[in-house]
Amino acid sequence: MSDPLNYLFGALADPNRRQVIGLLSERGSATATELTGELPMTRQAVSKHLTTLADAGLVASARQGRETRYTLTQTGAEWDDRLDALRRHLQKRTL
Amino acid sequence: MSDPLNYLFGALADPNRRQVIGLLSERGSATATELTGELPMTRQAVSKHLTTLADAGLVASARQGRETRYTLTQTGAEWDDRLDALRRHLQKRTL
DNA sequence: CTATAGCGCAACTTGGAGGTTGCACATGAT
DNA sequence: ATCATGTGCAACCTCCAAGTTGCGCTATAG
Repeated sequence: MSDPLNYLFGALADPNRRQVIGLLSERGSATATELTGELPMTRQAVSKHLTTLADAGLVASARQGRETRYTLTQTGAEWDDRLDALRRHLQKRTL
Repeated sequence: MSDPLNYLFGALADPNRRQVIGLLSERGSATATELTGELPMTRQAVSKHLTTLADAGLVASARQGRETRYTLTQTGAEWDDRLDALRRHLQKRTL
């Protein structure tokens, strides 16, 4: 059994994945193809990131019809806030 | 310029590095060779991890004499606490 | 002054993460 | 029934992080 913190921090370590969290926070929900428009990579790459985020418990998927919509979980939303706070916090320390 | 969050989460993503944080929290300070006794790897590997933690601002190094002692920074100590809190938090969600 | 303990640097190997392409499957529209 | 849209799966490539080994430098001990 692997430490859940591995999944969590591993997921948060990638800047593209953090951006996905931000986008999901803005939009409420999105599909992989929608997010592809905002990111410099293919749909499959986005899809992999979403899977990684889901494994970490930050994102939930729900297939309706022929599309799969992703939303932030409670934990994911909390981390979206914490990321902003952390950025500001680290800004101050670097000044 | 790379996002400081990359360094931070990248550093925290490795379980060995989190263990190093815990060990430094227990001991107050330690050298790379001392920590090697507690970890399943060579001194150079431990040294690399300490450098990574230092780059993330979690650890500080101070060479005195022929040994280099490492200590947690303020940020590092805060994260040591948060890691425990996060483990407990994720435990509950998994039950 | 010599020996030894501690450290840093550099080269090398390897496994996995991030990304791409290609194809097959399912669902909604015409 | 057909065509288009959205997705998932699998193979492949590339690059870097994690770890090792080997060597050389510095500093304390004898």
